[in-house]
Order: sequence, then structure tokens, then C-alpha cells
Amino acid sequence: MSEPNRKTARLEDVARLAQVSSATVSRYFNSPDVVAERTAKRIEDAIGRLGYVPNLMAGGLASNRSKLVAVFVPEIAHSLFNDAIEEMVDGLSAQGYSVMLAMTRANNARLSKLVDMALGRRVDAVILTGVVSDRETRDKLRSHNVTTIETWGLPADPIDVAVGFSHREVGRETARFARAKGYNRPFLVSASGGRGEARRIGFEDAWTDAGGTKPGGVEVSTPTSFAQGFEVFQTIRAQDPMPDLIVCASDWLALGVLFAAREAGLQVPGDLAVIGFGNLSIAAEMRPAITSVNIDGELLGRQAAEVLRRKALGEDVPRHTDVGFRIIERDSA
Amino acid sequence: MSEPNRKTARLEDVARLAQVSSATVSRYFNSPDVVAERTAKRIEDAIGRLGYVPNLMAGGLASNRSKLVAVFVPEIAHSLFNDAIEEMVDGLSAQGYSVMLAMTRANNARLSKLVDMALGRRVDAVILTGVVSDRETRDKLRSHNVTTIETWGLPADPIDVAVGFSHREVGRETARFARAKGYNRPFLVSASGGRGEARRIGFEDAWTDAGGTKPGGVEVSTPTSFAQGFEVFQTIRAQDPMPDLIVCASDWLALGVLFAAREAGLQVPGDLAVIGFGNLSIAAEMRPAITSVNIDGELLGRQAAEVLRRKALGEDVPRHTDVGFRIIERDSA
DNA sequence: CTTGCGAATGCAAGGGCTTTCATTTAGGCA
DNA sequence: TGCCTAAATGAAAGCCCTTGCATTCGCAAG
Repeated sequence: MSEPNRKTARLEDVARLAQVSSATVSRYFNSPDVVAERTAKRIEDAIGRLGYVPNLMAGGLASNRSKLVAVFVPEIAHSLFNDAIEEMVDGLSAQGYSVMLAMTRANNARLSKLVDMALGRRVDAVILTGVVSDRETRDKLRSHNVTTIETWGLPADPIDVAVGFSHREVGRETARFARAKGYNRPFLVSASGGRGEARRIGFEDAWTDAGGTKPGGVEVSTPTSFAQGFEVFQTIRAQDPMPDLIVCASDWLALGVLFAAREAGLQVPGDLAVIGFGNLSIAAEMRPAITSVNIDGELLGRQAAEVLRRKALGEDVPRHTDVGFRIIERDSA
Repeated sequence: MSEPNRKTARLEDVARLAQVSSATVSRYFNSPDVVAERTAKRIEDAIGRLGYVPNLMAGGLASNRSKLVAVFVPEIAHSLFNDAIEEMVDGLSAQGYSVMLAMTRANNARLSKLVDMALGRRVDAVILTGVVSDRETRDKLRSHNVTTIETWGLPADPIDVAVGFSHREVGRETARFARAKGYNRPFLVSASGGRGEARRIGFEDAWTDAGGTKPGGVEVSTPTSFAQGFEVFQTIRAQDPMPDLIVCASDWLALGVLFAAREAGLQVPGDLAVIGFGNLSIAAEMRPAITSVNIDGELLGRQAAEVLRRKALGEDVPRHTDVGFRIIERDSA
């Protein structure tokens, strides 16, 4: 930092200044406990004087470990995953991993290109969050033998390992909750795609198993939005008899429904109850606060990081890890 | 993909199979136009057969260009920047850059650590989006001589270059807009921190310059939220005379204010008008749709990518690029 | 003052690519 | 056919680290 170094400092420069070999400096970074304390001091000093920052590309090349993780998401602008991702990124950073974020835009051609980029950087792991992968991509990931963590869902046949929760079970549990709270005419606003359907089916199953009649519903396209909730309310309104509980595929939808309901002069939950999904912070902030399903993003991130750690040590890792979910009861249902 | 290769294929393996030197294969990837068509065909074929994916770490090491860009943001969960980031990531991907996303959590110690990580990976550029950097970090970025793009704001003395817009001018323009629309008693819900203040001051200046009396206001902490808007409405309500226009530091705030106003039985914009900032998609979806200030995230991303391109060619780049902004007039004001 | 042994360090061979410079090839023209 | 030039390709020297193995050091025990 103080030296007017023409080029960026290298390991060897540090070594020379600290009067050790570059191997020792390398060890200082990668296995500090093996370096004598006095030596470490000298090295630290040299690093500071030179403003040295290790070249992780060279390191990765030599060690064949990149300390890079690619996280794939469909999008970030209006994503339900953001909270979870945020916590996941935190967890990974804490373990020294850098995170490459890639947006697939629910587009398989893009996904494939981005996977190539990730593989090209020899990422230590690929994390797919709510991403639907096509056969080709799955094969590529498998054949390249990279740790792949599918998360959010909990697919029966994961590419490598899955850390998530059962959407089917979310549906079931929601039905039980609804029943316990005494609702009689639930209406499902479900999202298109495997996970949304799984929740719908789970709800329907548990509901009819418990003696209810198959609930009405409507399917909306992902990503779900506030506006969709707004619109859907018109459909709901037209039902006769009107439902007494709207189970939404996302908090955005719930917000829209709730808003439209209030505008129409309905009391929530008095005239119409609403349940969301995702537990976005706005669910808690809204008045009435929205009952929603929470996924523990932090736990998810920690488990993902844990999987990486164990894989790195060559340990066996279960193919499925269920992190569960929790219905957060608030005012709206 | 078909060959049972024990290790991942290397450039040399491709070269051997295609009966060319590895230099030629390298050229096939990096300057395709220089490779004869017949040769290219053979190489493509070999790549396909081996399922070869170039090792970007090795490439980066050799070329001293990583094709990696680090994007720093304070957070992603409830960020105003998400739309812009999304578009920026798209723009950079299109140019072959991978994006490393780092969250600073508005914490300088974290920022510093993350900057080290980025520098360690020898990123081609660092993009700071709405990130406030301390002196130490600025110095480090400067001394490491990495292209640094500060964006969202337009600081007077950027670390390297800035691509953004003037928050002061947003404030001014909003005041002009308010005046033109005939509002008389604006009230500012401003965000703490340099950018929020700049907008407030801009508004106040333009408003008083035009003969208005200094508008009332309240400052809220970032990140701004729906709940804050909700709360702030109570303060607004207590004003006598009540303001006729609430200028909010974010669409979240605007949404909260609007919601609270509706609950209180006020007509928007009849009894109370609201302006947001950020033009989140929910601003357009809301009923009444919220008048907001739009930043062209795509343009921002394109300009950032353009700066990288020109810097890479050794061209001079202006230290400031103003991408402007636009007030989107909708129903709420 | 040896000897032995673990702890600390050094040596040197890669890791997979890019790029400069040199060489070969192909094509056009006399 | 022969020569010249441009296009295409090849050879090899790095880029900056990590790590297995060899060596040295320091110190306790004999």
C-alpha cells in the first residue's frame, strides 16, 4: 500500500520481504495453524506493507478448488426466494465462499449457458433455488460431477442432493390449519408449475380426506403478482356461496386479494380470510397482518453450506434434507 | 460426454482429438474469426465429443482478465435496486461477464472483506450499487487500480467512474411536478443517508425558489418499508392543515401511506396525493396506480457494461455518466 | 554433547490456459 | 511454374499459486 509497486504484489514478493519461501506464505493463508507464530507476524507485516491480495484464480487453478458457489434463481426482482437467498449468501460467505448469482429467467437456453459459465469457473457447487432444470442441464451437471444442491423444492430424484421442504406437505398442513380454524369454503389461488401444483394437491387431498368437498380454485402464472391477486378477487367475489378462506400461492397474491377485499368493503378475516405463502416482510407489516407460511431461509442456507463442507471432506451426505416450514398465524386467517 | 474420461477434458485433449495445437483451440474460443472454418468444425466436433468446458480460472490467470464483475448491493430482500440489478446482470451476461453478487448489509467491515474477495478473484470491475464506501475501501479500490463503477448515485468525487443520476435533481424535478399539478402543501417522507437527503434538499430548494414555503417532512431510516409508510400516515394526519401531497422516498413508503389513507377513508388523490420513488412494479399494479420516479435500470446496466468495454480497450471514459430519471405520472398524484 | 523426533520450512513440479513470435500453408499474380 | 503476401497454425514461455516430499530446526531426553 505504501510501496509504489508497479505491478500488483505476488506471493513471492511477500515471501521475499518476509524472508521466507513462498510455500510458507501460501500456508499462512491456507493452513495458518502450521506456521510458526513469529513467522506469521513477519508475513502479516509484509502483506500489509505490500497491500497484497492473493490471486484466487491462481490458487484455484493450483488447488482445483475455487471457493466459488453459483446460485441460480429464476429472477430477483420480485422473488419469494430473496430472503432465503440473502441468508444463504451470508452463510456461504461466512465459510469463505464467494457467490456467483445467475438469473435463469425461467429460460432453459439461458440456464444452459449459465451452467457452462459456472462449470467453466470450476465452481465448488451449484445451488438451484426454485429453478426447474431440463434434462440436458441435469445431465451436464451430473456428468461434470459438481456438487449440486437443489433447494426450495424437494424433488424425488435430485440431480445430486436436495435441501428443501415438501410443498405437498405445506398444502396438507395448510388444509389442517384451515379446518382447525373452522373454515368451510376454502378457495385456492395456486401457481402454475410443479411446486404450486404440489401445494394445491396437498391441500385438496388433506381437505377431502378430512371430509370436505373439493375446494374451488384458480391457477395463476408465475411469477405471481399483486395485480393477479387484485384480479382474482373478482372471480372470488362472483362465487356463490362466496368462499370464506382464500389460500394464496404467494404473499403478493394475498396482498392483492386482501387489498381488493378491503376496497370492496369486506372485513378480513371476518368476511373473508386470507393465507399467503413465503412470509415476506410485508406480510407482517400489513394491517391486518397476513397469515403466511414461513420457510427458514437461514436454516436452508446453513444446511446448504453444511452439505458443501461435508462433501468437501468426502463424507456421505443424505440426498434429501427436509428443513420444514411453519405456518405463521396472524390476523388475516 | 460420451467418452468415459477419468478427468475433465482439457484444452489439449480437444486439440489432440481435433488434430490441431492447443493454441488453435484457444483461438477458437477467444478470437473465432481467426480460425479457418474447416478447422473450427473439427474443433467443435471434438468439444462436443469430450463435453469440454474451458477452465476459466486457468484462462483468467493466463490472460489476466477474469471476465468476472463484482456487484455490491446493501441487500436484496427488499431492495429498490433489484430491477436495475436484474437488468444490469442481464447486460453484463450478454457481454460474457459473470456476476458475483455481494451484499454489504451496510456494514463497512463486511464490505472490506468482500472487496478483498473480489480483488482476490481479480474481477474486471467492481460495481457499487447504492453502496456507501468508507475511506479505507475507496483507497483500496483505487490503489488496486480496478475499474470501479459507482451507480445509483452520482457522487461528486467518484472512486473511478460513476454512472447514475442526480438525486438532487430528482428532488427538484419532483417539486416542479408538484407545483405544476397545483399542489400547495407537500410533505416529505425522506430517507436517511446522503441520497435521501439530496432528494429532500432538492425538493425544498426548488419549492421555495418557486415561492412556496418550506415544506414539512419527516425522516425515516433505510431500508424504508411499508410499515413506516403506515406509521408516518398518523403524523401526516395530525398536521393542520393536512398536506395535500406526500412525497415518499420509496414506493414501499408510498404504498404504506396510500393504504393507510384508504383505510382512513381518504380519497387518493382527491383528499391526499402520493408520489413514490423507484417505480417498483407494484406501483403500477396498485389501485390507484402510484405516481413514481423511474430509473432506467436497463440503461444503467448497459452504460455500465459500455464503460467496461471502453476501459478494456484503453479508451478514456468520462468520470460521470448521467442516465437521468423520469417521473411516471399515474393516478395517485 | 549427542540423539531423536516433531514442528517448521523449503524445493520444485505442476495446474490449464493465453499469447508472442516464428513457421507453414494457401492463394493470387506475373 | 515461381514468387510474394496474407492467412492460419504451432511452439513454448509464462500467469501465480498449491502441495507432496525432502530438509532443516529446535528442543527434550539420554
